[in-house]
Amino acid sequence: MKLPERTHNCGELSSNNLGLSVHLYGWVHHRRPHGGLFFLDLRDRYGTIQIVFRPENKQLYKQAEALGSEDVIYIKGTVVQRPPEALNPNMATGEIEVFAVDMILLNPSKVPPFLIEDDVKASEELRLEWRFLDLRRPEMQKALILRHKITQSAREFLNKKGFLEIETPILMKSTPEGARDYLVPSRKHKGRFYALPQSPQTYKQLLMVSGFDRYYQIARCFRDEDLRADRQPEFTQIDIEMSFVDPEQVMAIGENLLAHIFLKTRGLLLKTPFPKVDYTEAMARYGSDRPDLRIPLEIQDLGDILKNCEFRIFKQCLSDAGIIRGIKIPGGASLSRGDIDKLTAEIADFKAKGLLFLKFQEGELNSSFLKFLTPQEIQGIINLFTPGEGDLILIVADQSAIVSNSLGFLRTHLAEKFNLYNDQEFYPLWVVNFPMFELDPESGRLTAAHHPFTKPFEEDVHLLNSDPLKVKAEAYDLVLNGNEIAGGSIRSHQVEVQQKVFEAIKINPEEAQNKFGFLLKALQYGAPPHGGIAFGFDRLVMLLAGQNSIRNVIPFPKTTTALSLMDGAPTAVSAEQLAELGLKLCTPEDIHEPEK
RNA sequence: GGGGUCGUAGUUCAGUAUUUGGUUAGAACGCCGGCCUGUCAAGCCGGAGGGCGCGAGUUCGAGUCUCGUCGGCCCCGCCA
Repeated sequence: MKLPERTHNCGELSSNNLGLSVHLYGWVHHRRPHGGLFFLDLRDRYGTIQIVFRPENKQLYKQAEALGSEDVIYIKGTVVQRPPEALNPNMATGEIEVFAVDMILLNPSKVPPFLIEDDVKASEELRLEWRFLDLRRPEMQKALILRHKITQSAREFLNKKGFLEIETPILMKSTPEGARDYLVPSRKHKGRFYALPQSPQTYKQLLMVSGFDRYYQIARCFRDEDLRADRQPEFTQIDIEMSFVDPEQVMAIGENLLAHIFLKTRGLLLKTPFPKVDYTEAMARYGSDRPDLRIPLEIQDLGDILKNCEFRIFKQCLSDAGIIRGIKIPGGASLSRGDIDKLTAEIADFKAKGLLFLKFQEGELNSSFLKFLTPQEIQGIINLFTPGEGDLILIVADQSAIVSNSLGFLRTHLAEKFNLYNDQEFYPLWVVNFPMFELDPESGRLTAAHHPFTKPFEEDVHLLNSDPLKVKAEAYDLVLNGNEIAGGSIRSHQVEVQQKVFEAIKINPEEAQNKFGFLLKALQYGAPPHGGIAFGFDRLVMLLAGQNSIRNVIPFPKTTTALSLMDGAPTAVSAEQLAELGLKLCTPEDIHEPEK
């Protein structure tokens, strides 16, 4: 069948096109039969338009009445003005309709498992199983269109700044530092494996050594770790690397890129330069290395006020090198004892032993432990927090990390619960001066806080052996509304420094040579000073789309158990496939097919 | 690896808690049939459709109790 050429889409016709004969294609959205008149909303990715069938053309009318939801049809018709009483101001094409003169049913649809509508009632599970239908929903189409626009505006910005878009391998060498690798068996070299990149980190550094100076890539990355609302096993980064730069220059590119994207895709103006906050300060004031600055609450330190306090909990905490901090929750005094017990249970997740609270009600401070404090100490607390009527002060006394995590959680959790901020705003900031290393509390091992290629501050290099936890790194994170949306660093371009870092995290020279020999070699052949940044693209799209999960801006995402409900991946493979790869499963009884 | 929560018609949910387990499991939307010439979540009338994720167990009797298991979502760990 030869299809008549589509003259218009379903979203572009208006009263400027009255009288026009049009050829339309689309999906049957809603149907409203009236016995004499039949209305049909035709939908495509551009919009919806009302088609009218009149009973005079009996055959066409009968054909139209037989249509079902989501059938794909062709309509030939004339654009006509709607009667004044039948205008629909809620519809972009609501002033007109198309009077049908011909129709072809191109492909009927089975009754869909759920209705294609924005206010979707189907569960996410069902939506994922029927993703190709879910993606027909205007909301999902908008999200993917926005995603496209963000990609294009990023390319536009970076191209203009002289960056080259260069692809790097998807099949690469496994370097099991950091996240767990996805492995790909090699057929030609049985018993050996490629890995999918956790990020193109080493490749982009090598491109700098090759002299490409300014590189970017919209890069797919793979990490075999547990999933969350903002974490998928495969995700996309806008990956950037530059030569001959310091952190300031990379951050300038990063924030100008973000501002460009915001302006081009949402028409929003972000004020640059973004504020910079020290890692230590962010942890102290907001209890997080990715603070949500929409929330106007800050954590206060009580160490000074309580340094001589006789109250056992405080005294013990300080003598164990712990810290005491608190946060004021305006209006929080309405929380019941039970509510606060629940909060205490929640921060037990962070190993907090307890949660102390004071309520300011009827002009005075009430708390179970005030009797253990001196009048000066109580006055100190009042001066520090200046509580108003109905406010609540929450205090955690514990080891530093526990206090920060707990109060950071309470800050965001309660700000949301009490509606203490405008969630429509965007507050970007840089978190800088990260520590180079952190201690893994389980193994007691030192690991790179960012990654081992990050350059330590030159003045700290001498501490790499003696006191590595004091070493700061030339790393920076870009944080937006409590989400880490980009992170980067200046890299070690001198092989000696790089080797010292490997030593500090207990990768001996031989091991370093095995794993990263190619990079160490490259550093010795005229590697320019370089650094870069990578944006978590899915999170960025999520924020700009006003979504709360990256699954809603990824066309075919996995569930939190890393299953693809639509196609059932991962699945078992045949014995032949395994044999060809030289693989043998050792526990076949443990292998399950997903239930259908 | 751990914690929480959910799983009942095609879909979304009610029913599960000491009114302490009890005869044919309900509603709405969708679907099917009929009526209806201006609706746009069209309307009106009628109908079909599930045995309660799966598997054991307790009991005269289980959607309701117990154990296990699978799956969705949120969180901790993990994510250099």
